[in-house]
Amino acid sequence: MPSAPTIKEIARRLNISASTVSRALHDHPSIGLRTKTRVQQLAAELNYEPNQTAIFFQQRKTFTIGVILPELSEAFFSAAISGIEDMAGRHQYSVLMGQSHDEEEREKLIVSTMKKHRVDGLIISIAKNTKDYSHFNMLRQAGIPTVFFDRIPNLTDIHYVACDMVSGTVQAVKYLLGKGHRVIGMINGPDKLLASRQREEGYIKAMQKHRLKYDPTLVVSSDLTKEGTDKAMKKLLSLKRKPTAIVAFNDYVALDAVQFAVKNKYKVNEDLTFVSYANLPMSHYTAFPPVASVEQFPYIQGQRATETLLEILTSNAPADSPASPDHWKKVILESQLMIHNVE
Amino acid sequence: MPSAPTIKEIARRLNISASTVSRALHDHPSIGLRTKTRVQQLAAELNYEPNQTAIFFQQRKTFTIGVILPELSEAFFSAAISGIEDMAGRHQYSVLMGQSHDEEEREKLIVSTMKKHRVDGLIISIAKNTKDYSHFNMLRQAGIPTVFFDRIPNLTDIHYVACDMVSGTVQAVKYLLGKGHRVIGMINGPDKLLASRQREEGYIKAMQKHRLKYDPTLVVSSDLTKEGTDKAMKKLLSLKRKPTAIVAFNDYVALDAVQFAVKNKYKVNEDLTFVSYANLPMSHYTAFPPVASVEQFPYIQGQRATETLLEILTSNAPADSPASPDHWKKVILESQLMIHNVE
DNA sequence: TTCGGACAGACAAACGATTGCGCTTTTTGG
DNA sequence: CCAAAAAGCGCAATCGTTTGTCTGTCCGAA
Repeated sequence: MPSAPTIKEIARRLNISASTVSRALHDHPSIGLRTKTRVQQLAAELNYEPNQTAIFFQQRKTFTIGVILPELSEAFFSAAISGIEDMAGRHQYSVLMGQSHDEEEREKLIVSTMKKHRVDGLIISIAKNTKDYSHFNMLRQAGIPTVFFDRIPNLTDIHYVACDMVSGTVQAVKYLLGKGHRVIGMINGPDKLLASRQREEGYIKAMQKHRLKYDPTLVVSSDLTKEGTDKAMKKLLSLKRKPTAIVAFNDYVALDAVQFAVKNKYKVNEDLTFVSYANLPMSHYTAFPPVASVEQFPYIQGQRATETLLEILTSNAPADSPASPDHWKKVILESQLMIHNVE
Repeated sequence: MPSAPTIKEIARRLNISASTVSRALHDHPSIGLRTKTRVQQLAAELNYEPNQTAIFFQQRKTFTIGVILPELSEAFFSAAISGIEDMAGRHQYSVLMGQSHDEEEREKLIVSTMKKHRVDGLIISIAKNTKDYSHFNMLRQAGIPTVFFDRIPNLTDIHYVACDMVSGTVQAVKYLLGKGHRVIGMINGPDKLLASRQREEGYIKAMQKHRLKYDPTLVVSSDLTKEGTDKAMKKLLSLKRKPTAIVAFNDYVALDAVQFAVKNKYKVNEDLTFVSYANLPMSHYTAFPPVASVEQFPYIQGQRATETLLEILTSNAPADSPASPDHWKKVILESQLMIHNVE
């Protein structure tokens, strides 16, 4: 019933003007100490809280950042948003979030909702099959700064945070070479994915550094379904030079690949060793965990993306001033091989 | 530069009043067809979008629901928020989210932020150690409807959605009995947790239905750490009547328990069978997965919680009218045993 | 011809807070 | 003691939209 007390209410009770109350609450120098304390006391008594929606409206700022992710129930993204929220909260920003479920249409819808909500900025990891970038252009026109992360669109003039898979892959292959493996297979993802190209690049790099020649038949690709992975495994295991170790595109692929190997009577991690890329926090609890995996630090990526966005927001740049050469912030983290201490 | 076009701008260009434009855009009957189309056309041309912050302010409604969860990177909660966001989106509501990290202080802070943001309603799963409920009372005073889920405070006059563990536990124990087990152990959680009491209740119920006597020494409790679980296992395995099957409090506990069993040369799922409660989506990929687990449907819980909240919001009840007996909505889902087809 | 109503649209207040400017009162310095 | 500066506060506009009420016009019927 006693609907939230407003600044006017306080003004009325104290027989002063609303502007005075506002300034008093903000400790404005032009307000006398007497009235200042009177106001602040009454405000405390009434449990006054400024109506943020009014302020948002007036200030054209919502202290809210939007986050658009493909799928929250994927461990990678839930870790990422966890990092985003932590960092945002630390700077008194709130997080409005939406999941695209990897559908372009939903992604566009969410972008539009976020725009309507007047979020101050956006952090986006794009849907798998998003080909049309018109909604991102709308954002630019609307002057809403956007930072992409992990899954970034194929554009140059954008801010983004990503994790470079090359370094981690190099480490992974080196590790296997160090363990004596000479024939190392790789189950890669679809060629068009940047992530796939980086993995292959890392593979080749590591081989070259060890003065070993790169055998392309050892790198096969899976469409990431179980069937695709099975096919890939068949290919690898029917080679004359059969691999003694395999680098899998991710934990899901590794899981399927291991299963295939087991079915075909391979002794996993004895005659066939697996290394993977971390998606599942618990993958080292599995029956035959990869001996090592490349970590992509989703939580940290989320944090860095948020930091980047906040920098842009507080540098109150006039939205479109791509004049400066370092205008487009590109943060690249190095992936890192984590060796599991198998007991 | 051409900052977002407003209703005023349209009015100016068409030499009509802002109110007319507003009504025209809302297809109000008292506006002539001529002007209506003129307005709508110009609006489309200018790419006009209503300023939601202004509307939120004016309508005292934000079409935003707040979600407070302990930890987004826990699979259970990320599945839940996924359900929440899907259902909210379906009704044009946005989701503002925050994680308490199981800390009472952060929880209170987030509640206050959400209140400031004037969310229309809240969905909360409380932090583990929240003992003081004053922040929830503030919400009630502020007239913000709140639906609790899964982790609910010990209060009667609240809305909540939860999953009853009794039924699932009964099914689990029955299943084991059906498989011929007669001595069934249980590693339960801390006694004070409702979740623990429900599990014990289910255990007893199932025993009684099978006219078997309930042996309290077979139900031990763990503090959910690895050490606690090890201790619990020791207790169980040193009984004269040694259990041939164990119901573990959750997948994490099961993981630790299995590890303990393996170290002590038990043949898991042969001389010692495990059943658990689902937390980890991938737990059936583990080395010795539980033969069955009790599912708590986090995604559905999230959905139902959102539905419940939306009902309250649209029934535009005067916030505090606990007059009606069914005012406090209590939705209880049944947990369900999922039997893993071990190949 | 005149009156009652429909119909189309304009006016203005309101939502709650911020802020530039101007007005009074006090204080200060010469 | 007086002018000028400083201090303390009020006025009013503003942000963009909605909505109750009022005005004006035109038509048909009495």
